[in-house]
Amino acid sequence: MPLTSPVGVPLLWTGRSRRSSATEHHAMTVPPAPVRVRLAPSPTGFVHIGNVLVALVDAAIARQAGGTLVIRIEDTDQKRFVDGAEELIYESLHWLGIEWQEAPDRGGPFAPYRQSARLPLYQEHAERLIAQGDAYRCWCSPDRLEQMRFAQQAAKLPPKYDRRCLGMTEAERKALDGYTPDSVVRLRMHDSGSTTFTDPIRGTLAFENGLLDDRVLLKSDGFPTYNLAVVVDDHLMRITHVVRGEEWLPSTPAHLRVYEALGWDPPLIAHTPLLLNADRGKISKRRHPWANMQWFRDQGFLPEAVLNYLGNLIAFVPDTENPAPGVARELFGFDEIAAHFNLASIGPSGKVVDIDRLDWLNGQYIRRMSVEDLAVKAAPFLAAAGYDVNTLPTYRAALALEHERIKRLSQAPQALSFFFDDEEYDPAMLVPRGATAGRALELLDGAIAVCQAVAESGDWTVSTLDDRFRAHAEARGLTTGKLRGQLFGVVRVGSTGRTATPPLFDTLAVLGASVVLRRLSVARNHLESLAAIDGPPAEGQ
RNA sequence: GCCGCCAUCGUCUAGAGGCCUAGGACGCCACCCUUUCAAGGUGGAGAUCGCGGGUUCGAAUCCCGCUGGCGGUACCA
Repeated sequence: MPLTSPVGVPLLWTGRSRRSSATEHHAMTVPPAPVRVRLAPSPTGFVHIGNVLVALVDAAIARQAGGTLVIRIEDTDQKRFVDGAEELIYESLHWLGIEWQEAPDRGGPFAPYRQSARLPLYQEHAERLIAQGDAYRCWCSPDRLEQMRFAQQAAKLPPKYDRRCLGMTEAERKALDGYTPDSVVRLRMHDSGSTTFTDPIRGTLAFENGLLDDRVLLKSDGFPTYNLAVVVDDHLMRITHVVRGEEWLPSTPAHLRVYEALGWDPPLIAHTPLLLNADRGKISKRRHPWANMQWFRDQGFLPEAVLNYLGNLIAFVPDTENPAPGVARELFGFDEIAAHFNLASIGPSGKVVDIDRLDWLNGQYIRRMSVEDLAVKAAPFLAAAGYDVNTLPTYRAALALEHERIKRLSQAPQALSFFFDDEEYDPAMLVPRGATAGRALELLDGAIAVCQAVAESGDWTVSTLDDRFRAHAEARGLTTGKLRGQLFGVVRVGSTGRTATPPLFDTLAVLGASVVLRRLSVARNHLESLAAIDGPPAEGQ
């Protein structure tokens, strides 16, 4: 029999938890409710990569339990609202391949799914809490609150509202200083005892009630704070599993207080680990562009790689090919994540984002792609860099040569640029290490002769170029790898402008005879100039 | 300051009292392949399991304390 919570919610943490305190059994009192999870993003401008991790956990829970994923837009802060942010959220999830069932853009049985469209609901519940004595109005000015906190910190006291307004009418409060006519509604926390709850990722957590702040539930503009809206909506939308970042942990006792005051059973609440910078701080948009999920797209990371990377943080997939203990499968997709995912198995510690590892994963996925697919995906990156792939008939052939040499799509322009244009380069690169310009010129002249012969033969192919060049090298006594390397090096730089390229004959074949001969001729001019400076070629090279 | 969370190679991770001389992956180094760069293959360095006490025949694993890191501390989410 699976473990269930008091409300009959399947817990998705079978057997033991890594936290011993989380192993307590709950009696099954009610039939299991259908699993419903929600994504609660704020439309504040960009999609944070940490929210993507939460989204993946949500999606995995929904998939594993055959449940429903709901998107609810948390737009209760008018000041931070950014137009178009909601569309960006949908678009980002779509890019990642995460699917949802209920949302503002498609409706559902618990609509509306935008909190700004649910204001009366929150006001209603706030009134009820006030009537019950579980909440109260507060007319303290921001100034007064700030001074209060300052004094509390100086006195080494816990920072919390001092309840000056508790039990007062507006008229009574108005007579005192620090008054403002714009009132808020505060939640009344318990004076003593403690609040404990079990987070499936972290085990049982405890907070002392006397230290908890009377948080604002309803702002003076009539909008709810997250602390009210999240509870009302999660309950009304029948959410069974709440997953959110660890930064919410200190808010959870307040939420539980609202559930209690309203007489509702709380859902299972899990706090995922934070994504960290290399310096182990919380990831910041300012210093680390990858805080914004859009960065990954702009850099040419594939959605499969991003999903796989995050999946590595929340699921361990055993390697079926090598079933030895501790050996993991590193490459997997959403299906494997959903199959092996377990809330209790997510490590609770913060995760440093390792872009090197993502690069490796992305390279793996790029190499597994067809050239055709890669051609389509790389084209926008080339276009952004000013290269029109339609002007290069050999685009696909060139890309095939760079296929296993790029880790991000954004590297395609740099990798392919010399196929598009004759590029400037330092002529000194034409001279092999340990040789003179005169010697390089000699090697290049031989190479040009070979190329011309091949071009005239009408068979400008990899195998012919290979045969002729090897025969030529043999004839010139270039029998060692190093000596052949000098010859090939001159041709490589002369025809591409770089020292590192795909295999030389493949590259020459794709470039075509006329381009190669033109560039080698330019290279010849460079070497003549250099040789003139150096003086006559040295003997016996 | 107050509250809370966290702690196994640089990073991600396996580990659930003996299978651990701590396994895998990225990164790093070397070699092989090789005309360069990659890719691929093989091997290597890298963790006294944060520290200190306990419990136990036996502790990375259980308990206590400490330290460090991080998060929260808003009429933001």
